Amino acid sequence: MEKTFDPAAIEAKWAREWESRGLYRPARPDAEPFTIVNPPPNVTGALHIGHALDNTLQDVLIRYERLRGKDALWVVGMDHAGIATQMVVERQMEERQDKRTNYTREEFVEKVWQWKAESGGQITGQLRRLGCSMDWANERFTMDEGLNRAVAKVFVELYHQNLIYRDKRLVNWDPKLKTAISDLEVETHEVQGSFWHFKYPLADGVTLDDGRDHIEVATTRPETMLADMAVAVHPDDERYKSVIGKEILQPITGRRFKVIADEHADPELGSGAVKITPGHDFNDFEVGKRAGMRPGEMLNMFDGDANVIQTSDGLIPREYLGLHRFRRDGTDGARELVVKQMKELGFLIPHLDKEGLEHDAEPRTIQTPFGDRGGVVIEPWLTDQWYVDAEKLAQAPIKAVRDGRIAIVPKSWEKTFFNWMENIQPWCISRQLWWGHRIPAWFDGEGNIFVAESEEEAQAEAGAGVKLERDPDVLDTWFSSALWPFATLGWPEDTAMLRRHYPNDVLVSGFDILFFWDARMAMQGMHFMGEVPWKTLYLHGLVRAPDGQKMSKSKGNVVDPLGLIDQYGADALRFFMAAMESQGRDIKMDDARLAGYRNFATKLWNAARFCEANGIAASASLEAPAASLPVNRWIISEVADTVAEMERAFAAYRFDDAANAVYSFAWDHFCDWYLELIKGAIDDETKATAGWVLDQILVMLHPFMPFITEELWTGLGDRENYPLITAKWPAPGASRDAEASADIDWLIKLVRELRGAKAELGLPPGARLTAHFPASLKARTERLAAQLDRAARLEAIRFDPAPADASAQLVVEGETITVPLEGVIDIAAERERLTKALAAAVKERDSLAGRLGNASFIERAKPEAVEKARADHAAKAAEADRLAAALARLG
RNA sequence: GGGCGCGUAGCUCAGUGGUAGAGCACACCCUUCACACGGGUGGGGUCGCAAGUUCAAUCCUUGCCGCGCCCA
Repeated sequence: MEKTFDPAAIEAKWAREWESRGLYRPARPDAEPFTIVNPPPNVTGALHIGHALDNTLQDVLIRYERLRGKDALWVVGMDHAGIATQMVVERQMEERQDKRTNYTREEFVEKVWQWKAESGGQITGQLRRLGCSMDWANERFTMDEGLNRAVAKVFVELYHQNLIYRDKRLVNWDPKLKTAISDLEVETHEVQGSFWHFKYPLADGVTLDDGRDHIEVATTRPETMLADMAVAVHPDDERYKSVIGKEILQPITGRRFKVIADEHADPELGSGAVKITPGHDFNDFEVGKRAGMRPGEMLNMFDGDANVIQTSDGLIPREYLGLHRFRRDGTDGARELVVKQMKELGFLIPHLDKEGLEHDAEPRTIQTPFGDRGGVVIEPWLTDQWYVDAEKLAQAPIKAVRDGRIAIVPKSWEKTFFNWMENIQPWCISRQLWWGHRIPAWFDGEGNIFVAESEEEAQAEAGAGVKLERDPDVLDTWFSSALWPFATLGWPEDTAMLRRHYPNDVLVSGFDILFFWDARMAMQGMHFMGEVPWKTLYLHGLVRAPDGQKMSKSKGNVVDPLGLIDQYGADALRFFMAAMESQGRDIKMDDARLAGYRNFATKLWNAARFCEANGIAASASLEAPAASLPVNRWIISEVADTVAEMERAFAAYRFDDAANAVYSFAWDHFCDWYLELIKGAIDDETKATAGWVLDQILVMLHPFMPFITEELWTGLGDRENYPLITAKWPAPGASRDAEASADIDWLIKLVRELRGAKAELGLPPGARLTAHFPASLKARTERLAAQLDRAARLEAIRFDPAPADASAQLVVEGETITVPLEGVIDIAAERERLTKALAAAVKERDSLAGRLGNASFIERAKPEAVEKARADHAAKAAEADRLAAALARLG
C-alpha cells in the first residue's frame, strides 16, 4: 500500500465495479423497502455544488439503509427542462445564423432530441463520480414513454374533475422567451426607475369641487396609458366624489373613459387617483373586473414581443405602432414617446427636487418583476392559458403536514409551507414552447374543447368528421416532475414496484424548490395515489461561497465540485458536505476543512496500513470478538457507543452528528489511543479485536466515504464476494464494559498527565521514567502493564514510597503518583506547574462550594443536580488537597 | 409591511437551564519502528447588547442592534 492515499486511483474503478455488478440495487425481495426519488436534474445541467450537497445527503441515507439490510431504491432520472433546453438549442442555432422558426415544430423537436442524445445529461456521469448509488439501470426521463402517459392521464383526469381549466386572464408573460410563466418563475428585483405625474383632463367641462379641470394620476409605466380604461378613486374620497361616473378624455388616444370608485385607490398615496389599465396590470385587472369589464373587452396594446399594436378601438396613434414598450438597445420606445407627447401637450406635471429643480419624473425604487430564465421584465398580458386549481389540490397536503403524515425536517419550514399553500394561486401550466409535453386538448372551429389522452379519443368525442386542431402549447416542466414519486414507479399501471415503494420514505431537496417541486409532488401524489408521496421531507440549505455570498455565474464565484473532487477526492467532498449539514443551515465553502477531511482519509489509510503490517486482518464475525484485555474490551465498548450515536443521529437526520461520531471514533479513539496502546503487544486476541474494530469503522464510514472504505475493505480481506457496499451495519452485541472503560479512562488521564508534566518541565517526550504508585493501584497497573510500558513510557512501576524531593507529582483521579526526577527536574518549573493545576482545581471546588452553600439551590434545584454538584465538589476538593500536598512536599 | 433564520475561540461551525466544544489557524516540542495530509503539549471566548423569568441563563421571554433569506 502506498503511504499516501490517492483517491483518483480508486474512485472510477469502484464506481464502475459497483454499478456493473448491480450492487446499487441488489435483489432483496424480502427486505423492508427504503425509497428515495432523486430530484431530477435538468438535461441541460452540469453538476454544481448544490447537487453535490443534495446528492451526497441522499447517498448517505441510501447507503446507510442498504447496509442495514433494507431494499434500498434510489430512483434517478432527468428533467426535460422545457424552457432551458429549448433555449440551449435555439442559442446553438443562432450561432449558425439559424433559428427555430426555420423549421417545422416536428423538425425542431427532433433536433432537441438529437441534442439530448449527443450532449445532454452530462450530469449523470458527474453524479457517478460523486459515488451516487442510484438505480442507474432504470434511469427515467420526464419525457419518456411512461412519464408521457402519466402526464396525459393526469391532465385529462384533472380536467374532467374541473381541477384543470382554461381561462382568459392576465399572465406573467416573458417577452423574450415569448411564453407565459408561473408566479414562481417570476423574480422581483428592485430597480431604479421613474415616477411620472400627469394631468388627466375631465371631459365635457366637468370640474372637481376645487375647480380643477383634471385629475392628477401618477405611474411608473406611462406607456400603458395607451390602453387605459378608467381612472379609479376611493369611494369615500371627498375630493373626487362629485366626478365619479364622469368621463376622462385621454389626451394622446382621445379615448373617453369613466372615473370609477374602487377601494384599490388609496387616498393617502399621491393624488389618491390611479389610472386603470386592466389589460396590463394585475391590480388594474381586478379593478376592471369589479367595474364590470369582462376580460375579453379589456384593451390589449402589446404583441408577444411587448411591441405596441393597435387596440381594438383603433385609438392608438399610428406613430406608436411597432414601438417596443420602453427604451431598448438605445432606441426610445412607447414609454419615452408618451412622456414626450404628454409634456408637449402640457399634461406632464414636473417633479421638483430638493434644490427646486424641475424634472420630468420623480426618481423611485421600483419592485420590478423579471423572468427567472429570460431575465427581462415580465409583461402582464391577457391571454388564454391553462390553469390548475391549486387551491383545491393543496388541501390534502396541508392536512398531511398538519397531522404529521408528512414530517418536514427541519420543522421550522412548516410555517413557510403552510403560508404558501394556504395562499396559493391558480397555477398557470401552459407554455408557448415546442419542447415538452404537448397539451392533450383539441379545439373544433366553434370554441369547443376536447381533452383526451389521444387524438383518436378526442376525435371520437367530437364526432367523426369534425375538424380538430390540437392546442399548440406544452406543459410546465414541473407539471411532469410533480408526478416523479409515483410515475417513475410505474403509475398509471398498478405495478409491484409502485405498491412496494410508494409512499417514498424521504425526499431530500433544497428549500429553494419547496414550492416549485416538493409542494406540487405532494399535491399530485395525494390526489392520484391518495397517500403522501414521502413520510419525511428533508430540506437543506444553499452552499455559499467562502465569503458567504450566494454563488452565481455572474459573480464568477462558483465552485466546481468536480475540481474539488480532483483536488481532494470525492470522499473528502462528500464528508465535508455531510459534516457541515446541520439541519438546513446554509453551508459556506471552506477549503481548509475539505483538506482536513482529505487528511482524515489519509489517516485512515495509514491506520489500515499499520494493521496490515501487523497481521491484523478482516474479521469474520458481525459480533465483537471475545476479549479479555482491558484495551480490547474498552475499544469494543467504544464501537458500541459510536454505533448507537450514529443511529441516533441518522434517526434525527443529523448528518453532522453522524459524520462527527465516526470521525472522532476513528481518529481519536482508534488511531490516537487504541493503536498506540496495542503497539508492541499485539497478540491474537488483539489482532482479532483490531481487525473487527477496523471493519466496523469501514462500515460506519462507508455511507460518507464509500470509495476509500470499499478499497480498504476488499484490500484487507479476501471478500470479493462480500463487498462493503452490501455488507452489514455493525451489530456489536456488546454493551459498555464499565471496568475496562474505567481502566482505560484512567490510563489516558495518566498518560496525559505524564506528557503534560514532561512538556512543562522541559523533559524530552521520549524520556523513560520510573513511577511510584499507591498500593491501591496495584491490580490496575498489572492489568495495564503493557500499555504503561509502551504508551506511558514507564521504565519501572513501583509501589514503595517515593523519595520526597526532586519528584514530579501527578494527581490522577484523586491519587498521587510520584515520578522521581533527580538531577533533571527543575523545581521551580514543577512548582509552577502544580500551582497552576492547584489554582484550577481550587477555582472549580470553590465555585461548586458556593453553589452548595446556597440554601435555595439545595431546596429548589433538581436532586440530581445537587447530587452531581456534591460529587464534583468532593472530587475537586480531593484533587486540590493532593495538589496542595504535592506542592508542600516540594518545599 | 408579514414570515423565517442567523450573530458562540482569529476563521468555519456544533452545543447545553447547572464549571463552554470541534476542525482549521496560532505557539512550543517531536525526523518515536502506520501516517509531517503526522504525533504531543498549550494559548485563546464578558457565547451581539439590555432587561426579565429562575436557586442558576450562552441556552427560556421581551426589547434593541447588526446580517441574511422568503413572501406581499
